[in-house]
Amino acid sequence: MYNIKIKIINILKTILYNRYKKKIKIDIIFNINYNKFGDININLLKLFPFIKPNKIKKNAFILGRIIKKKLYKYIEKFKIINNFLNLFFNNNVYIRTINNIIKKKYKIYKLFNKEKIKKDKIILIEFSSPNLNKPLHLGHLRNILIGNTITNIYKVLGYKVIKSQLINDRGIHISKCIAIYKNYKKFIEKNKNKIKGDYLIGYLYFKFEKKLKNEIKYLSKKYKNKNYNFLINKSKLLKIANKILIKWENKNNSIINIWNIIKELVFRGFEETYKKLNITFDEILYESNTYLLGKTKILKGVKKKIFKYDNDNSIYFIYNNKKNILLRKNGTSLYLTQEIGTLLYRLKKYKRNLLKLIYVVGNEQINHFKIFFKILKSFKLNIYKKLYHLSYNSVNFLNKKIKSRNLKYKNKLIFIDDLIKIINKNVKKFIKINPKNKKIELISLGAIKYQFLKINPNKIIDFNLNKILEIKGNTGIYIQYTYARILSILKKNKVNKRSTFYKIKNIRYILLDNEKYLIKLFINYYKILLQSKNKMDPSILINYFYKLTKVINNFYDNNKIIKIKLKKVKKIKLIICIIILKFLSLNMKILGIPILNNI
RNA sequence: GGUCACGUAGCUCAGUUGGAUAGAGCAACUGCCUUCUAAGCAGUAGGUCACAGGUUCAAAUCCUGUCGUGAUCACCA
Repeated sequence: MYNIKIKIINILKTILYNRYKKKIKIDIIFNINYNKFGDININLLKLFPFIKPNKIKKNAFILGRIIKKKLYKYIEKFKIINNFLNLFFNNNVYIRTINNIIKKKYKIYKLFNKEKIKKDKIILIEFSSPNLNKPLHLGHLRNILIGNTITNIYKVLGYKVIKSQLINDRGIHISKCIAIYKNYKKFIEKNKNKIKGDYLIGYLYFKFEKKLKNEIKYLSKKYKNKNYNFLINKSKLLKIANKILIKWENKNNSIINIWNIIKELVFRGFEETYKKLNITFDEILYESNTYLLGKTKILKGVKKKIFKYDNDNSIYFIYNNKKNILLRKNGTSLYLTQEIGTLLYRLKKYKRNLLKLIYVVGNEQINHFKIFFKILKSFKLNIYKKLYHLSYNSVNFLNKKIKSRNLKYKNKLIFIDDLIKIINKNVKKFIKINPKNKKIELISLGAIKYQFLKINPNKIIDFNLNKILEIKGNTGIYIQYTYARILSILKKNKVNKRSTFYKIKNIRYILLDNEKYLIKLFINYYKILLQSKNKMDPSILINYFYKLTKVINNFYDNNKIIKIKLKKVKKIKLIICIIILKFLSLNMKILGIPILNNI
């Protein structure tokens, strides 16, 4: 079908040149909407900017006749509506498209012209990036789903992608947990097998913050001062945590031992959560392994006069006339140190093969990445041109942004594990199948993923449990249900798989409107994938997918295939069903929505 | 205050990169299961695209300003 578009463009070019002696950039639309405007729309005002408006229609009519005559195999008729020349495809065009898919043995991805990619080039995509001090929450969930979907889109388009998880396993937040560990040692050992490790450590962090809050209150009364920065400087608890951080950086044995215990507990917890979500990674990096690279680079930067020492011995970088601290006055590292170090590590590992490095990180870090890229530019590290910050907006819970530091254990729903549990429980109430059936988990997972992915990453998600539990309309279960319905057509009609591999020949069957529409949507799918990839926005894909699924259901309800007696007609419709299933399964794989053979 | 997002139907969101009559889902109402899965389909109703200017043959879309919401501006990550 796209070939026809190209043919039309060529015809238009020659006509414009021969008749009017003009060279104009030609822009025609492949109409994928279901309306009276046909299949190809040519904007006459853009095509004929040199012709007076009252004479455009006359010229367009001549044009239409030429195109129809030249492409009589493909074009059935043309109509001039408003300022558009609309062309309508012949029935044969659709049959040919179906035949083409049969020829490719229904391998949908073979329909696409894969982008030209050098074999050794890879795309590195970093997502999830959890901290050790908290279980994964709804913010992570959005991050993970966006990262995973973008990865899958790249893969379908033929790219080599490496999914990378960076774990922030060092820093003041861990030191806080270590600081309080001894007090809760018994509690932890007692509950090790009952409670997930990440929850246990999260609890430690929560306790520390609570103590700190009380201390600040006390200090505030003592010094009769409410300035937060002043009070924090006086805090004994924080002093302890800071000392631990220094000891950690100096590889103090007892501290490292506790750190190892904490790490192991949390990692096991994370693994469990990822398993529930059916998410895997190709590479796991630890900040503790890479931060030193950053530290030495920063010291080099001082020599090169990119960074400067402050009066108190801290090191800073100036961006937009503001100081950004890279190393604390006590010499310990910060977020940016780690970022630089991790990049250096990756450059060493992948050398020149990196085509792109995408950081999936929330939009509150926009400034952080701007500074980061600027620093790289100062070092004349051209890699910064290949780095992208895929930012997304927050997930709000009860109208408040979910911030790590504000997490409260009362709001159980904020963590991914709890969400999954609650959804599973509630889905059982809504759905008319045996509560012990394992399908419930797959339906819940699909529902959660769908609701998060369908919203444009730039928009805030107002988390609403009822919306995820929705079983009507634009939901994950609608997709799963549609798949099961179409599959059941094949079962009930006892499809002979071999027969569907033969081309459709000598048939007078005129495809129905919804069948034509479906095929057009299939053909346009590649364009949507590209768009979704380029904008790094899964919602583009999912919304298109929903549109497609609606047409499929329309097709289902208006074609009672089992009643059709003409074998040849039946065959075409069954072939369309197979194509539908291929498209649905490909798309569901990209989005990570589980496929169910029946619901 | 500076910077960056967002503002479209009662609610939640799309809108093919500036084109034709602004589309879906939920909620409301009306039909359709003795025919491949009714978790569905077909239909009705619901809009001053925050507001005001500007560019253009053409603006929800681009530019400027105003208002509203949120994020960020840390020796936190």
